[in-house]
Amino acid sequence: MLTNSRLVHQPHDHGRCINAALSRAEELCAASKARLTPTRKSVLQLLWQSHQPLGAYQLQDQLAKISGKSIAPPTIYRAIEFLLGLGLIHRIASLNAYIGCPFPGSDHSNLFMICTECGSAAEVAHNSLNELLQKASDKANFTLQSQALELFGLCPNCSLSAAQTELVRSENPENQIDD
Amino acid sequence: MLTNSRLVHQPHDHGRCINAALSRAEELCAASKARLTPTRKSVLQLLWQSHQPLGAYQLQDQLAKISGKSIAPPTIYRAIEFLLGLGLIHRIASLNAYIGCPFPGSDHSNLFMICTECGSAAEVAHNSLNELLQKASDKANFTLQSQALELFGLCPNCSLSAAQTELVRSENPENQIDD
DNA sequence: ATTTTATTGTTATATTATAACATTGCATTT
DNA sequence: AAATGCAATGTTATAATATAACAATAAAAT
Repeated sequence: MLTNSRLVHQPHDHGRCINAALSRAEELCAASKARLTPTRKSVLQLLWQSHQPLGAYQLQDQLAKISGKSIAPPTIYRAIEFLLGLGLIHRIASLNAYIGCPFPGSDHSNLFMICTECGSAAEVAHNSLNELLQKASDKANFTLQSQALELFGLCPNCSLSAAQTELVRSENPENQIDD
Repeated sequence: MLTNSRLVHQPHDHGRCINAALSRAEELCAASKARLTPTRKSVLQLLWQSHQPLGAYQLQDQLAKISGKSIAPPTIYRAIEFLLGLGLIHRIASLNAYIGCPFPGSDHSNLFMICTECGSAAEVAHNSLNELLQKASDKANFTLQSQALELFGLCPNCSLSAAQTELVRSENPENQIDD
């Protein structure tokens, strides 16, 4: 099982995440003779600014700030399309949002664990999950081509906060009206 | 494992699917003291017209035809919201579309197998899949709340067609230009 | 240098979804 | 049955997401 869960949920030098992602992108582009143009690079960088997925129009806003000029939606969507094509980013369908892929190139399913509290999204590549889905598909005579697997819930940090809040409440009955 | 795959992909008396779905809806509504109003019932019926998910605006068009008057989006979305709330239908995020749930009430994950060729969507409730996802969540300290699981590929029928087409092509080399 | 191709710019518009407020109709109590 | 309250729908407007179509430009290939 491959996951970036720890990096997503623990303090870390995020600059290294970004640099690593950009290096990999350069490599992948070189390998497939594709051009990582300034716009494309900026979009990729923006999607790596945090471990939270961003919508196309959030990207548009931020890109406009960076570049100082206004950018029309098609430009954003083209960059997104390019990066999706190379597997450098993923689309999270239920959020209409996009996020950098922590392990592009490696052949993996993309299961996301999305926090409904803080918005973070960790990616998990899970072999036995893949196998199970493949088996289920075979059994149903379904020729599996691709998949969108999105889990919603509380990330480790928000789970902890929630548990603590609950603890405090249960220990202070007078607080229970505060709900 | 619970699935409606056979019903989706084999000839059957679809009227019975619809009637069964409506009966279950009546029951569930009665149980939760909710009202299955004409609009809500029509939307549910439309989502059971076929085993292919429908978008909100497709529902709007069809509902307009049926009722003879034009219906505004909020009406559709309210009916959808109501039906989603009772678990009578599901939203398929990657298609922005909605489909009747073949086993509402039963506590199940909702894994969809969506055909990229004919648009059909079969639902599968898969216990070991659920367990696996729960385990993966636990391992990541992720408090699982809900999930959207969508597989894309070829349904049994379209798989068969594709295989036959491929067979014909390989047996008739002169046809290979036809691509 | 010229041609070709890929990329981006620009304008307009399609598609999906919701906010806000008015109106209607059902259901409960009196 | 009349009055009241609440749930459901109607109506208008608009937000949010995404793409089509064509023009202009920049990079690569010849």
